[in-house]
Amino acid sequence: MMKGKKGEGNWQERLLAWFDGHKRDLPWREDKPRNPYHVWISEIMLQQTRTEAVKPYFNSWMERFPNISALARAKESEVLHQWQGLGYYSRARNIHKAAMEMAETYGGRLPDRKEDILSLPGIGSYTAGAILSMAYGKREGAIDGNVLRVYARLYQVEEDILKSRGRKKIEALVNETLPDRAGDFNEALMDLGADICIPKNPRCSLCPLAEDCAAFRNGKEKELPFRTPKKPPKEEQAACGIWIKEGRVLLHKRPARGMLASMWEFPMALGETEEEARKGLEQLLAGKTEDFLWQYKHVFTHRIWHMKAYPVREGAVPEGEYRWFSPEEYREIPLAGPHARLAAFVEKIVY
DNA sequence: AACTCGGGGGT
DNA sequence: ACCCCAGAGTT
Repeated sequence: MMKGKKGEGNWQERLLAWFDGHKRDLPWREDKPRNPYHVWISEIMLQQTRTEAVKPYFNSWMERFPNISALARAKESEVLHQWQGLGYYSRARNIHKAAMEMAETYGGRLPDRKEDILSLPGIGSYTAGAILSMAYGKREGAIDGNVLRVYARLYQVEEDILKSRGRKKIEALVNETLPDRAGDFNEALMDLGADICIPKNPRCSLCPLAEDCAAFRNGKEKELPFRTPKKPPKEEQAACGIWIKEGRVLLHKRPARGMLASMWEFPMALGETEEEARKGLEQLLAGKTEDFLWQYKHVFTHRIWHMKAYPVREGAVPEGEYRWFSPEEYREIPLAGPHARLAAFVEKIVY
């Protein structure tokens, strides 16, 4: 094991000492001992999502669904509505499924056995480790993006940390170095990754582990961790129909699988070109459209929608999940990403 | 092993 | 304009 030149003990002890004085004050860290339900919900919300974005969602979530049984009793549409705007909506659907499973199988509680936790929908190796170590005090690692970055620098791991070779190397290092206070240790690595060992210009002058860091010693802290660049997003044209009848707009519920699953949208057709998309929309509604009134470029991580919204003149409601909504009604349902913006626009010009 | 799945803030 | 974040599930 690598030892630092100054300070007592190993780097794990130095990290924990730093954490005791610098830990972030976060809503889900308030209860002592930690509430497993709070740990679970916060960990799901934090998947691929920054803490600042999670805070308001976590607080309003706990007001709306204060415990597992309240969540298990809710309808999926209510859960999705509460999640609206956070992204990765399968997380919300999986939370709901898991809560119902806990109500049925585990007496309304979050289980504390690793196999049981891992079997729940939406909980993978990271989240299971986080729950076991933080909520139940077990000696388990929790390897997320922060931990990968910190270890890649500390031990100068040159492999792509998102591929299995690099991951396995770091998993082995975490298992070798994990101390008894695993819950605090895991959170300490995340706080270090969030405040000090940040992706771009790491603040090594403030880092309690600078003396222990191989990348810092070799001047490679800015080059690590290595990751292969992602491919550019696919661009699509999207034609949306604004069809209003007796003060209500026609909306469509997206399928239960795939992107923005089970959320509502304006009738929409995708295409390579603007004309193709618009033609698809007219075909879908068996009607005619007027010049577009609204446009918006919505950027997803792996997809870009160039959206235009056209007023619809007569037509036929397609088969499937279509319904008319007044503004009061569609404020209560989960709207699919950019369609919430379109809904706000429609409300402004029409009502 | 590669792909899918959102949205937002930092630089 | 990128980058990438307290990742998991599917193919």
